[in-house]
Amino acid sequence: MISKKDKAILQKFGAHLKQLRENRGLSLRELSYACNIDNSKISKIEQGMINVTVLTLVELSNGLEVSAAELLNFRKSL
Amino acid sequence: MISKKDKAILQKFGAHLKQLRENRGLSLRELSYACNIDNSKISKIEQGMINVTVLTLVELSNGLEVSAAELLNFRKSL
DNA sequence: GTGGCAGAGGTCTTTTTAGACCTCACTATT
DNA sequence: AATAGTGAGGTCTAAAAAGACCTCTGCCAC
Repeated sequence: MISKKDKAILQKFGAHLKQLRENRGLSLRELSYACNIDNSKISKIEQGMINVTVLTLVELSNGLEVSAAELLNFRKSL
Repeated sequence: MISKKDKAILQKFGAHLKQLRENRGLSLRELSYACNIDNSKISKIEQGMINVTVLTLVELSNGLEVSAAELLNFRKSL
């Protein structure tokens, strides 16, 4: 029951996450190892297929060595 | 299967959310109305009983009129 | 052409959130 | 004392996340 608008938010978030990861030169598997999240799941998150929870967000931020707030620092609307 | 450490993170997040809400002089029910989230759920979130998702986070930030990043701007560890 | 690594994506089970509604105890006001 | 508002917390169903594992294709080096 994810609306089109929500889908857009998740996709923007995913794109932002991907950019942060690539900025650090990490592959999906490397980040997966760094934060104990399955690489297939990270892949889905980056594509906006998953509505991640706060704890996952915190784990990702640890793996990426950024603040959790930074992970949410993306434009939700245009 | 939420670990003790995770529980602590959720509780810190909840306390932060509560502070943001009270700073704005909003009751649970007022915030509930502002962001279309049931007040009983917000209560549970503030107590760290729920591992909120990104979309809920965004809705809360809209209701509180703060950035989503600001919601995550709390100390995860001491 | 075999092997290794990449991202994407499928499958499956268990656990949890989402969401709506309702109750209770407490407090303040009338 | 009755009423209205508060936070806390219970119940229930349906949808989704978590988590683990596996496959496929493409790329690049050996």
